[in-house]
Amino acid sequence: MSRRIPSLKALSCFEQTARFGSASRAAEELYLTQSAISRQIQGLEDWLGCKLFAREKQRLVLTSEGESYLQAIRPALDQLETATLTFLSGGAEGGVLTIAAPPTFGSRCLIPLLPDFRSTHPDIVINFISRIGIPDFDREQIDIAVLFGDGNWPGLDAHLLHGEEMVPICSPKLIENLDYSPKPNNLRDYSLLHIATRPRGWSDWLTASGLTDIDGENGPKFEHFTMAMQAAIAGLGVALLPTFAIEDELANGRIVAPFGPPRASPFHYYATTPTGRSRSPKIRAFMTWLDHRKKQEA
Amino acid sequence: MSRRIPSLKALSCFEQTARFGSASRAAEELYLTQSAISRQIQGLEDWLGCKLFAREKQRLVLTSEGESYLQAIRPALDQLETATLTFLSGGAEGGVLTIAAPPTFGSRCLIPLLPDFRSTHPDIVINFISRIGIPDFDREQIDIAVLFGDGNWPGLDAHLLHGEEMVPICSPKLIENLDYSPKPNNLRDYSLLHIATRPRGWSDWLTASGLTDIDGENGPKFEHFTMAMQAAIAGLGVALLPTFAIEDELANGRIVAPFGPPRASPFHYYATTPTGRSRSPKIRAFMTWLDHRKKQEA
DNA sequence: ATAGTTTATGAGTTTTACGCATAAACTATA
DNA sequence: TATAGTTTATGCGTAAAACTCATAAACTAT
Repeated sequence: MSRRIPSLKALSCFEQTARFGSASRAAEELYLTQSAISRQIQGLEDWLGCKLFAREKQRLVLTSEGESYLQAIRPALDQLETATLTFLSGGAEGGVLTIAAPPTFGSRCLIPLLPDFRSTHPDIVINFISRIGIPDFDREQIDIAVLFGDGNWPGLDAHLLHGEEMVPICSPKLIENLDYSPKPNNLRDYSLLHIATRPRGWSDWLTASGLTDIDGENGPKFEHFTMAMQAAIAGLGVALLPTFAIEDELANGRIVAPFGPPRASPFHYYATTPTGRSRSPKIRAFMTWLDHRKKQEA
Repeated sequence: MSRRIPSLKALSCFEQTARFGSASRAAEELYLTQSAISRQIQGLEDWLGCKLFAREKQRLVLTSEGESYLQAIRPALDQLETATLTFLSGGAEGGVLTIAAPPTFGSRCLIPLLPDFRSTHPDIVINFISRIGIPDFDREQIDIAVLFGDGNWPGLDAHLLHGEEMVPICSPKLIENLDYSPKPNNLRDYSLLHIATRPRGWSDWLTASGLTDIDGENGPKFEHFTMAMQAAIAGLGVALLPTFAIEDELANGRIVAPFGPPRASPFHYYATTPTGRSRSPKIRAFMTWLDHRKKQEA
């Protein structure tokens, strides 16, 4: 009885296309042509009998089905890769560094840095997985977890990775007929889109803007940044998102940020590891490399 | 950054070859030729840079490395298949039946029956995973678990699946120079090989044989039936194994059962499901099909 | 209006997967 | 011991999947 699984070629193309919303960008990432990616996506859609992407103005927008399939297969792909990399490194696990990070932050801010780390430390194999919040480092065999907060987690060593600026965004369609320039106070007229992992996102932002009479608690809720952004693009309302999550969409005009400039969050993203494991050579290598990068940026 | 994972074609060939210890049998299973299997195994070994199988007298014997890699990738393959099958059935999960069973029993007694169930219920997609003992039905999303016992588990509905007969087996080499026919009492002269999941296996059998002065508690311990059998083949001692686990090896003479005929166990294998879920159409379909088969066998 | 970018697709090429045939080795049987 | 059957590995060729080049149509930015 053979297993009913699409080819890994197709799944890789699917994953990268979903990441970039673009077959051309996925092609660059995978060292293939756009044509190959396009065909693999189509082949996968045929095999599954479902549209994984909506074709919107030269973009490939993940459908809800596509999103759900991606979320379902990604942990399995992570595990397959981990198993294989561990095996390749002689099972010593010494050469494999497993990093867990929130998906959107990971894909937009951290993964692009990994090739540099890899070139500095070619002997260390990176395995990257998506996780939100503090993982079970031991059970999941995670070396480093990216956490969002103030940098103080009992038992964890934290190294500053990245800041965060939040900005309200919406579809251009929502403001195109206004005869005034939108201000934070106008947010009372819109449905505010919430992120499940940031329950206080809107209320904190409104409080900091002195708008305590606008309801920052209720409204449609979405699980990830990208979901809230898609809802905003669809005109469902205004989402409060970190700038790193929306650069491309802002740049191409699918969303606008008319209610004011980004506001820095008091919290940051940190690379963390259990205190007892900071001496591990591979973990130390990563943290040292990271601190060195932060120093150079300053 | 593309993932470093071998092709699923290769992994499937690896998995089935490990299951049967034979490229020819794997080929039958996967509707391919032996040649294709052989090449895929070699390709995978080249890719990984390690021998997954020892070539022993027209057999492909899993190496310890091969075993460890297989154990590492199997859950990921299971999950990939589950994710895909769930997706194919419209995410309703209504069409996917997840069955958990002990590995040796599953592969030798249950999986061969699944094509018949599938032909009877083509709308129900089977997902099969290896588990020993009572699983967490809810957390692991398991519909049916195969358990070994007396059929009485609180909160579970049990349907009789299969009996079990145990028989002491060893390598032909261990008895080839004897000038008498071995009897149960001669077991005192051999090292008894134990199964971790059957701690009372030997002592119960010896007691039932009236051999209470033979030590049935101590000896080398192995985790699975197949491991104990391999140790027996290697001449390490005598293992007490269920007949269904050793049919092929008995038939081809790699092991012999000289100490007496198989003795039926007071326990059986049952397909179980939480009582509250027995009404589920797919679970009921499976149990009905199973009961119907048992009736026909009687 | 123009240049650049993106997706889908026809047609052709390359790579991977696979099958047929066979030699060597092993196993079972008479 | 001879013979028939089975198994693995492998040469060689074929089929299928993956991929590329080129291009049309659509979109975006200037």
